[in-house]
Amino acid sequence: MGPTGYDATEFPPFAVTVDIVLLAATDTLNVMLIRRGLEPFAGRLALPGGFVHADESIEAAAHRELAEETGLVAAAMPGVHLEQLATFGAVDRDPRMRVVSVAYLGLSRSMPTPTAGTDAAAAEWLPVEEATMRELAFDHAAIVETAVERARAKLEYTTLATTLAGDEFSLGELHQIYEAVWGVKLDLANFRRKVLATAGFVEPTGERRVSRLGGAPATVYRGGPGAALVPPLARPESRSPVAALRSGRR
Amino acid sequence: MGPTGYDATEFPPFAVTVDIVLLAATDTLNVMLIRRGLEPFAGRLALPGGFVHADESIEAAAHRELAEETGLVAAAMPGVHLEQLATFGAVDRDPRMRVVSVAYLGLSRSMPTPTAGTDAAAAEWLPVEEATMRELAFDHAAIVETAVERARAKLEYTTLATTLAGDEFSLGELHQIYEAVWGVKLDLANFRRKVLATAGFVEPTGERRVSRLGGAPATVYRGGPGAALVPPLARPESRSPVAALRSGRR
DNA sequence: GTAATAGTGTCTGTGAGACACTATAAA
DNA sequence: TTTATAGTGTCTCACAGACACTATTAC
Repeated sequence: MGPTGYDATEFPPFAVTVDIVLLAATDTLNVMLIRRGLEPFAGRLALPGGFVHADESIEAAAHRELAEETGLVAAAMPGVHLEQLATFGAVDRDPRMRVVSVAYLGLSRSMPTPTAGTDAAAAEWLPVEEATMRELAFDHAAIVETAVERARAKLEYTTLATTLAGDEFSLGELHQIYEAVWGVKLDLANFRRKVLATAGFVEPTGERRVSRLGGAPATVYRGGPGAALVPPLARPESRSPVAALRSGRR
Repeated sequence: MGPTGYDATEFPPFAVTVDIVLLAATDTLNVMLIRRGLEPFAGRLALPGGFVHADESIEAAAHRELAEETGLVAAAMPGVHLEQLATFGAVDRDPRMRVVSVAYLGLSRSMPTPTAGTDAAAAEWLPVEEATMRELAFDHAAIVETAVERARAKLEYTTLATTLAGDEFSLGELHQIYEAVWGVKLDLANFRRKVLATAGFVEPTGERRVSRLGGAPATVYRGGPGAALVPPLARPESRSPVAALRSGRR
């Protein structure tokens, strides 16, 4: 706001919306999209979202939209995360009127079935590689790309993956989340060592659990008290190309 | 926006503003603040900012406000950087009306004198440590903290510092920017090695330059083609406390 | 001379990646 | 048995931090 105050009657009115990029880390990384019924961009895929109400914060609007479309309650459910991504405010991004959209990044371990009613029938899950190749409505393609990069980066330097993993998880499950979100294969042995060596990342519950398709019983962990990963868990692509060349494959 | 369109006449009107957190990396990290003349928060320090016009993008509004207050043109001048930070939209963040503010992070190598006119007379530069201890207007204290953390993080994994350093710079100057923004001392020898070993970070112009207070002539560099620092240049604080304990001081 | 900056050399410890290996369970 | 998962051991290379050292300039 201006430093000296202003005439409250003299400001251009804006519509403020939230758009939700809900990503699900199953085997691969998927994004929830909705097929538009009306112009503009009728028939195109778009992000779910809606207006911010006059009496709710932007944050609250994002949580409400997420719950309305999917039933997910980011604040209360394990395995769900919601955070602000960025704000998109080009003059002509919506041909009908001046709309400023605050995009949110949602992350979920599973792909919840879109809630019945509203536009849920037109909702679908798409792998992010496919989604970014489609022509999405408005500037939603750019928003999805921003969201995917943010999600991948956050797994490097925060404990976000333990939030996704839920209340209790094995290191194998945590490993699987990293592989899904990053879209790469990670050596499980090195992954384990790194995770266990990072203070505050995970802590054992003391229990063990058998898996569904054979294999030794896994130690069960829960998320640790830390929020930041120090040092970060780097993506393989993040390594210097020079260093990668020098060390080579063996 | 909503997936199925909406009645353009039925939406709650918002005022949309931009707030600029302009940080200057001189010897230390400073932030530009303006003393408010009017209620609310009269007499308090606040961030410079203003309304987004009906016919300009949010991005354009941020650039305009920055230029109006300081004369800095982020797009055209070396040594200046401007990027979106986050959007603040609590219901009661402005007691007068519903205002959504998109905060921008500005970074400058110097502390430009605030432009004459408007509220420039009330503008002042403060070290960020001092600023975060003062009680700022609105939610501006939180915005400043977010901005400082973003700036520090960005120096780790992007070549932003070369943008701040300007068209031509010595490694000593680049080193000084890192020390100012991070607020730590860095071993110059290790810093040089790391910078020169990172592909795309800096490239020599072929010239040398003498410094003002003695010392050998320095090789002149310009910013390289890279945008991301791979691997990142980590802050000393980012090191694992465990590792730091183990290695210790010698 | 001193002070200040530029730049090189070298040692050490940590940790990431590669990969071989054992153990335990289901089918 | 095979297959899948859990978990350990170990080697190597890269790199960050510590710090000693030389070189070149202004004063």
